[in-house]
Amino acid sequence: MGNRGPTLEDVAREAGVSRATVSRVVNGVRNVAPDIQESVREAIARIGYTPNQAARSLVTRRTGTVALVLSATGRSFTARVFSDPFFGRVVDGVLPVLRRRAIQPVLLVAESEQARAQLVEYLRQGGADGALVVPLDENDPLPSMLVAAGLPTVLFGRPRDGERCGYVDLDNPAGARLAAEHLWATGRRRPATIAAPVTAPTAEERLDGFREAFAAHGVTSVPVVRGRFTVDSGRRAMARLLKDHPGIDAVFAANDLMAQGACQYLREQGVSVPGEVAVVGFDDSVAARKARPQLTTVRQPVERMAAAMATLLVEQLDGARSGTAAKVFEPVLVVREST
Amino acid sequence: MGNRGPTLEDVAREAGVSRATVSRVVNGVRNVAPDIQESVREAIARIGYTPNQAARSLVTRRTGTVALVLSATGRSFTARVFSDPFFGRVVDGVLPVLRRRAIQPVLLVAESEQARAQLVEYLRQGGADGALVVPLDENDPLPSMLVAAGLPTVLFGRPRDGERCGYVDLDNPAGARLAAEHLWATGRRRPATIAAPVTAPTAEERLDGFREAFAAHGVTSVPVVRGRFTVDSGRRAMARLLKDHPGIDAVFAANDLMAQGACQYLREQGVSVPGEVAVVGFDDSVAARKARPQLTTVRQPVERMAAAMATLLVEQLDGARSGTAAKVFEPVLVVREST
DNA sequence: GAAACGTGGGAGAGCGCTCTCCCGAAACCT
DNA sequence: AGGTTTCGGGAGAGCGCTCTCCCACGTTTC
Repeated sequence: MGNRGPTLEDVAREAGVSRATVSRVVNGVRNVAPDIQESVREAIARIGYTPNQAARSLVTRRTGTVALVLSATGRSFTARVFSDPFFGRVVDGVLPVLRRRAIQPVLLVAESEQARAQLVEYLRQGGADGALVVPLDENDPLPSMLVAAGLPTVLFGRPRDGERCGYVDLDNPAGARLAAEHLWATGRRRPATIAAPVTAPTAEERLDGFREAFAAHGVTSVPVVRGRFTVDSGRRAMARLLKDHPGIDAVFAANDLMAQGACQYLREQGVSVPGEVAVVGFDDSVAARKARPQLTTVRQPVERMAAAMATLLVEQLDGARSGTAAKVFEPVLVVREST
Repeated sequence: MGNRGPTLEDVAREAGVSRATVSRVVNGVRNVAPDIQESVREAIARIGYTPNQAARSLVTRRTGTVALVLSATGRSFTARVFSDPFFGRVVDGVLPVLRRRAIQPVLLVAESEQARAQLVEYLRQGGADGALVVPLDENDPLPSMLVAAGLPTVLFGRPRDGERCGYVDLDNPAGARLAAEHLWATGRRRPATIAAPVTAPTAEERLDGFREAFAAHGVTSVPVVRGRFTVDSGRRAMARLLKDHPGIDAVFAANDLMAQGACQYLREQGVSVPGEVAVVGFDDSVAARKARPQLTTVRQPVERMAAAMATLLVEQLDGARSGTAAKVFEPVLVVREST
């Protein structure tokens, strides 16, 4: 840059007041006589003054900025981010909250190990007052790194054990119950489950909620096979289920991709979906709508969750809330073709 | 924040040297004796020092940051951005260039009038050293605002008259020639054109290039109807063409959306595409692939253009280039079903 | 052997702003 | 009237860093 613009000092001289008074007018703090305010504003307009954010940050320790971090790895990360409307929904939820507070939202992408390191360094050095993080992989190291750096952080999704930060999350057991009741209501009596690795607490909640709901109807034995969140692992899990429990008439998967895999395998084996076996996914991701048959699935109210995430962070920055406040949302069942 | 971390001063005391020396080690400027460097680094690690970006910026007038601005208006702006792979490609092109220079890329979205104002204010105050702007609408006021604010700016696409800033662009006449030669080679002899409003210089170049190419083959009269870049305007233009010039066997549209509209109208009228009339679009947008028939179109090398955009800006920031340097890229013809 | 040079380090002046402290004047109490 | 609050403004000390001077100490040069 190097464009040495006018400073507070210049405005003060121009308006015939002190630097402090100009600062007060600019920031609207304390009372300043109306006529002096007037002349200060005129002086500002006349010489085209813009406050210097760096100088301001130096003393206030605030940037007026919040980072919205999209973190994941993989070659096609950006392609994924910019083709999945999910992120658009998150951004849509976050923006209005921040704009209203005159906080500048900045999007940061952490697409590689190096990028993550640069990003953490940037934020540690005061690049933003806080971070809203949307981790795309389980086990994303970024949240821990940010928390360790002492940055106020709010996650989309539950933090891993030991990460002391705020978050918004879905009421997973409730979502699973929704799925279970729907299957029960449509006459399914012999359900099975494709769960996730035990290390994924979120998915584990889904599993538990589902089993409890069916248990309440007297169905106590629900077979479980574990997958790994991918389409392929869903296919393999479905194969196991079909072999070990040929009588099942419904499958609840812990995410859409595995549900999609299950559908694929079932149809390949000549099992009709939803005729003989109904399938329910979780997340209402793009995959759910793109799959054939389109998946019945459990949807998160993404915009509202994102807005809450922003609100949580803002309140934390205001000191009105602890750094570990959380908010849990109720899911909605989206019934499509697979049930 | 308020986390009053260790400062240069603390490191200096800890290492038994002066503040200046620590600064030199941190920034790697001038020679410092190896053993002193060592002890300074140890001190830094021991007390967990992180430089304060605000203080640094205050004196250097640099932030080490470049903004990538996505600007447009309309209710579904973010939905559009986060479902069109085009932006992913832009980001993919930009990131490596900036990372290599240890410049932090920040994405900013200007989704409304208010957002644009906030954004310009943020950048004026020194939020970033420069801006890479991807305007989605013709007549986006943002570039002018940034240029007026004195911010080094590079555009994706040609600036409007009077905006003195750098840009990357496509060689539009060459793209139009590509389309023309393809049509000529496939036996089309009576082409027509769906152009854009005369106020869009880019589109005008496409029109001229196309007409010149056919003129070189002796086809001097090419009907022109103007549309407004939308699918609907493409339909209307096609209707006019069909009515006034029933003999045409090819249509070249200044963008994919209008080409798509043309295809729709033709098929509705029972005119086979590409059998009776071939259609060529421009941009290779998502629309081109989603349309039925899939559009033959002219593609921009987006990643390379984005990378060049970043390079141009970086060089400008280094003072190695003027603020109005530009780079023009060669297009590629993508042949699909509509020709 | 003195003058010139190069090298590595310290001192200290800001960068532009905020914010606490202080002070004078006006308004309010008994 | 004397004392006590407001109220509106100025003075000035930093915030943490960079960077230009300047100086001390070798090392070279003739």
